[in-house]
Amino acid sequence: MREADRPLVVNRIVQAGLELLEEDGIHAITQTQVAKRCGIRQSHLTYYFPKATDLLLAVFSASHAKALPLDSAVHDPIGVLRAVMFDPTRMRFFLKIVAELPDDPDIRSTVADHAHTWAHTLGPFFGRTSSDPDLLIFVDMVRGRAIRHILRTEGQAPSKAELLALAARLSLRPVNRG
Amino acid sequence: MREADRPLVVNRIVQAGLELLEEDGIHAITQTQVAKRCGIRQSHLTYYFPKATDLLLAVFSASHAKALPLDSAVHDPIGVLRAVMFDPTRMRFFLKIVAELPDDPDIRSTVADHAHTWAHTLGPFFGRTSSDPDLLIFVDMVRGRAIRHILRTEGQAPSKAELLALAARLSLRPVNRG
DNA sequence: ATTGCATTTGGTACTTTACCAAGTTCTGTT
DNA sequence: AACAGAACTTGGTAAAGTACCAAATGCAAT
Repeated sequence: MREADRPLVVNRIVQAGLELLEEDGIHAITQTQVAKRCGIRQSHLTYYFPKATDLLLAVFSASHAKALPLDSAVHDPIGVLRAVMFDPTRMRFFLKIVAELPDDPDIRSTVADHAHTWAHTLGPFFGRTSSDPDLLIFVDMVRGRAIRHILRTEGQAPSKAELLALAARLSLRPVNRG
Repeated sequence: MREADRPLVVNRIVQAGLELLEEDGIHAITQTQVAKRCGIRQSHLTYYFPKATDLLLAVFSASHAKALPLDSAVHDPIGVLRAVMFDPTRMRFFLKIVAELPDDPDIRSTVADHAHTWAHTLGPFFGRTSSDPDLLIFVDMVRGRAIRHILRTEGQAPSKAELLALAARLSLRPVNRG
């Protein structure tokens, strides 16, 4: 179902989920609370999102899309990567979804595709093709680093310069784009 | 409370949690099911583990300890790392805990310490001090890679050789120990 | 014996999810 | 317009789970 074809109520549902996510965190994204916020019945929510995970996934997708405005991602991919990966709420959300992911391969590849989006965004920046495995390793590295960040919130998130230094460890260096 | 000082019930509780984890996965670790398995009341469980996360954390700790029998970890740290990180059940468990971690700094540092355990295990193997930041980066990298593994279960987990190759990207090379 | 503490029970209020059966609204067709 | 069928919406419910609380029990030191 393309976004444009979706019933309005689905958009309202996802929007409510986004708001709850930003205001109260992951735990607020429940059928009960989302339904209350957009004025429909909880049972109606399971009509569009039969499993609780389906709703989570939809909100996650929307959140991801919102965080990746294409122009800024192209202009400053490291900045966007940093903003998305080291936002604890967003990262926790991602981890929760990965942790609870049902075995359905469709659902899994939906999330996996989001991961590959990074390779497409970073490829041109580092002068690599988006299938370059080093890009995936770099993303792995940053994700792992972000988890460490969640565990030790006292410290600052790595700066863009530090992230570039990490990339350099894998011989990934920004190319001059003019 | 040291493990030795713990009431026997607590050991039984954690043990039941471990069994459920291995048999039915993360979702089985609930007060209700654990209580049923070790023949106590659910309300009694909240006496020892006031929050549901506390129980999760205890089972996670036990599971981690069980997976790191010291001798084999020293003898073959990469093998142990591989076994622990690329076991989907275990990794999901870890991610779930990180995702749901309450803000209590004590609890967070408990989990963070488990991460640092890896640095201590890997340090001698790579001829580095356990505070060497490269070790942490390597662990980050492997963790990130493991997440990717969860998302694409078709593929095999990286072999030990591949993990060593990853380490080499960070100039981490095993030292000869004789 | 009694006091104080840890343990254990039983009960309850609340939240969340996944159903279902029954309505209602919308749509295209005749 | 009238109809049939699909899409949508409601209300209700059963099951599982969490976090409380008040009361009972056991146990140890005074």
